[in-house]
Amino acid sequence: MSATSKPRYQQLKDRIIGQISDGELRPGDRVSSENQLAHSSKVSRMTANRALRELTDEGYVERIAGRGTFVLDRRASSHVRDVQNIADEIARRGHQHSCRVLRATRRRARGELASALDTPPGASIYHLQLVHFENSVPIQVEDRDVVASFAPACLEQDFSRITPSAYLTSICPLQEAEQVVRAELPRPEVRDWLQMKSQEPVLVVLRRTWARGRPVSFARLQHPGSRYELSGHYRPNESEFAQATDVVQLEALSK
Amino acid sequence: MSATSKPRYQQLKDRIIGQISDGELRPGDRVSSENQLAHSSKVSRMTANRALRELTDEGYVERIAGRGTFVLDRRASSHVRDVQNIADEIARRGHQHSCRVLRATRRRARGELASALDTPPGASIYHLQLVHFENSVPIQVEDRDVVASFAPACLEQDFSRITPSAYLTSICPLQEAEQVVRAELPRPEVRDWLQMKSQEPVLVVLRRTWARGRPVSFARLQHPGSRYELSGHYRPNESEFAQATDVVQLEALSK
DNA sequence: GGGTCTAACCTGTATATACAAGCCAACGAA
DNA sequence: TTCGTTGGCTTGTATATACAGGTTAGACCC
Repeated sequence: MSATSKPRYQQLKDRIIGQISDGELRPGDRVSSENQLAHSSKVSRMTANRALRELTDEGYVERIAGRGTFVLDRRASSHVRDVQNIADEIARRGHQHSCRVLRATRRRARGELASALDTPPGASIYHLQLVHFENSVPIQVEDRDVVASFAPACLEQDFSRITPSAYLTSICPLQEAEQVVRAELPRPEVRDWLQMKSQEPVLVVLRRTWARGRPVSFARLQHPGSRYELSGHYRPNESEFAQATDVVQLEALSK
Repeated sequence: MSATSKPRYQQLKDRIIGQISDGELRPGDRVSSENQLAHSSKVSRMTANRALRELTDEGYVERIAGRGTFVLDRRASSHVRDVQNIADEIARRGHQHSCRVLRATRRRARGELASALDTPPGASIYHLQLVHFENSVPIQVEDRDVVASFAPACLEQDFSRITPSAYLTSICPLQEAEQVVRAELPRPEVRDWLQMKSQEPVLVVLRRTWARGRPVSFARLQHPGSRYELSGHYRPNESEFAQATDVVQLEALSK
């Protein structure tokens, strides 16, 4: 409730983050100076300074004394929901997300899948297969099984508009996640979907998510090793989960 | 005094972090109030406020309006240490750890390494290269740079008995870790050391660790993709980070 | 033209001041 | 005793002001 409204520096931060997400401010763009923000937002320069300084700490912008404040291409902060939803990650980098649905079918749980999702053999499972694009470059093949009883309307969703993980969290907040990261060589069709050179490895994330105390989804996420990495920052108290980042810039820099 | 001394809020942060590291301030203890710090450190309250606020963001302390500032319990440091030390991981699996030292030399920081370790160019850096074995099977190539001023006796250690990360934590508990996970193809010599088939990818972990508020070590850890994976488990409250596991058992199960 | 200098920006830090709101112990009235 | 008030501490935010030091464009001089 906004009985007491948010602090002004936070409002300013939110506005700038919104502009970055909307594409109004693109990576490399210059953000208004402290004095301009102070004037246009009717706050003091110190308040604008705090907003921009915190955005710097959170990895949204870079500040260069004497020149100005510039939108960064990647974001260092992280939360589980960021990891969950690749569309959010991409938006936060100021890039364009798109998606192609390869498959959306129903099948019956059996064997390892049934035990992984803790369902009786023969239970209904929705199987989704999608390719996610960042600025039209393929960045992830998502292979996901969803417990049908948890998300009955799953197959009716338009997953080119809302990602599976966003849809799942819209049903019920995820309570737990379990994941394994591996390096593998991709199967040929995956390599083609991701437009990878031969012999280039994929970074695979196997992730099982829980809601209402039961496993609801098992995902196998494959990323091209040369264009994607997982980063994380850990502090003893508040340890944070890995976050995905593309590494295109790093490759460009290393040349 | 250095040419341009550190900002006062940073000096204050450093002093408090030091007191926490030394045990002078223990978890749960109350830190002096902003007004007390301002008076005792001869700074304004706003400067003390900034120092304490940043320490909050960095997870060192917790602040409660009306009550005060309290040192947080960094109990999860054991988690970071677990991830740090491959010998512990292997022991936990009931396996035998051994290690071969390939290189232990001194070199000078420059370029990216100097900035990653936040040292002036030309500062002394120890460079270690080791292969770790689990039950005589090579499982990790460790390539580590250590800030010499943090661990002066580094090169005298017998790293076949104590791993570099165990040695570093024995000097001072690690407070922070930052890591990136990638899938790559190994260089030929790494492939040989790890006894990998050709075309098999490596799972690479780049990890920078912090102690006493400064980066002290940068490690590049390479693991055979077919024998190693990173697993993690996340719960909303008590989030825990990745743990390494070998995947021999998993492979056996999948047959 | 080519080099230099300066003025006008920018960020970064530091301070004094102000007010709001949370917390708690001490005090006093019922 | 018990309840409520109050005063003094705390953090949290917001502002105006000041100065230091980086950057750049354009004026200026040779």
